[in-house]
Amino acid sequence: MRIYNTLTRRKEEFVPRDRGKVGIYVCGPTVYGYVHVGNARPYVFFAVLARYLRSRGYRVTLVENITDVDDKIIERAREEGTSADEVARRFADAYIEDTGRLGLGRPDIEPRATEHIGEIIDLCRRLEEAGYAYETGGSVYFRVERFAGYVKLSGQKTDQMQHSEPEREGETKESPLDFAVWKAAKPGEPSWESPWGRGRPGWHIECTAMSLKYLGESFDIHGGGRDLVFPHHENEVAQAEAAGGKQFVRYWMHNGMITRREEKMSKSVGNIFLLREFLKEYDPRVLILFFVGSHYRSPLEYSRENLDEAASRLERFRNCFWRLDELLAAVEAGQLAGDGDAAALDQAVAAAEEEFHREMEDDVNTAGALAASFGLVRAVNEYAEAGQKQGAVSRGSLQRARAALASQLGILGIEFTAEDYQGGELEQELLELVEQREQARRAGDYAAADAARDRIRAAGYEVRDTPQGPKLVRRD
RNA sequence: GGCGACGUGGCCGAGUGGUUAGGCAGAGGUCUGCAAAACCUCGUACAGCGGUUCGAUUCCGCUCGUCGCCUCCA
Repeated sequence: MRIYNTLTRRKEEFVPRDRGKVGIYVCGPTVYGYVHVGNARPYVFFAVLARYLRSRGYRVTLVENITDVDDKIIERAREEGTSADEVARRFADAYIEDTGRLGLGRPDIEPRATEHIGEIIDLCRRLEEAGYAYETGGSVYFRVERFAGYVKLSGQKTDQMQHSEPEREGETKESPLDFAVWKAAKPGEPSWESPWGRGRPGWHIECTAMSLKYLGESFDIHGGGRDLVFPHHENEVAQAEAAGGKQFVRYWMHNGMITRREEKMSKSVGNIFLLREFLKEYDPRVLILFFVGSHYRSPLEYSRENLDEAASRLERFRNCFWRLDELLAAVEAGQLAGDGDAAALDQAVAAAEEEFHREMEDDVNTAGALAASFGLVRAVNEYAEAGQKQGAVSRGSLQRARAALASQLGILGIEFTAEDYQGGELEQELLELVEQREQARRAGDYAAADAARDRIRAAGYEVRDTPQGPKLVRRD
């Protein structure tokens, strides 16, 4: 598998540190507000990456942090007149609830900064002892000049920088580039005892401490949004490598930004769309399909048109599964021979599988992989058309095609169940309406037939006439 | 000012030195009482200008445009 590594700015063959195992750390949210659609992109992408790697036999450990102590949280608590702790807990719960509805499961480990204060202090102390950090006014700063590898990830030029983290009151930084790894507590702020007095973690230290704790040195993949490259990830590299001496991360992966009218979606711009609002209107799978429809490193425009297109794609997949299941049911019921030609469809399945994996192997090209899945959909439909005409299909072929399609979409995080088109037990009343419509049709009373269909539609179902008779499909 | 990315047919969006992306929308056709779903057919697109090459959308340079980072930010 080839992966684009931000560190080297090119695609590289992926070789995990430990054979057969992959450790992935993704920067999760700082919980001072509800997650928006932009935040959801890395969440979805790295879940997909983990799924793909697992499907290839790797044992994957996916770690996604929750930063629950931070300036913004404190600020929000002050605005609300509540405690930082309460704010963090509320939005951490909301984050888990909202992302949970995407149906991708949870990361293996979701560590919280406040539960790793000991590790963070320890890391700060090691940096200080090694001369890479110094104390001033109860805070501890990273001495950027001392670390030769600074800027190797982002490629920034430190002498051309426009800004730097401002000094805090009562503190004196040696250089404007230096950044806080530990912040002295101000009155009313959450704080913990430390060698430098009461304080709290600095900007980026929690990710370094927690990733090293759960994945060890030189772990495989560290991910997050493109906007985190500098300073967040650059500083993580500095902290980890200054403290440990070894390479921090082997492959850095950064997803592109979700945009709104060509502009990055972010809280500061004020153009965010909350995930929970999205989910009120759309099926969660629409968001996933929207994301995987483009390459993860590309910017992606959040618009009604693009979401509706994703919804149409979802519908095409859904119809394909519906058709597959109808055909298999027809075979079971003896309405269709099950021993028809297998070669045509089997060949298409093999081709689609090959293409799907080839695309995923190429820097997780989900858009290309999706094209392979659509190719399989077409092959199934063509095969079904022919099979209906000839009155025979291959039961085994259909099952293999279904399994392949389900597997591919499953890797992309999209699953279908019978609920999607049946909605459980059909009500007697509906079945009677279908029967009424059939009788009306046979009698040539099409006005009555159409009226029955309208009533069925009003009940949330659509009638589709097939060679095996009328079938009901759920509509949302 | 510095660093970086991108500009593909009506729209979204992959990709490649010469051979089909895919989807959505649209037109026609098949099937159907009509629908729905599906199938078939239909679009010589690669910002502009130079260069390298037998040949460039794909490589190089310049121009224009858009975006991201350099400040919290997925």
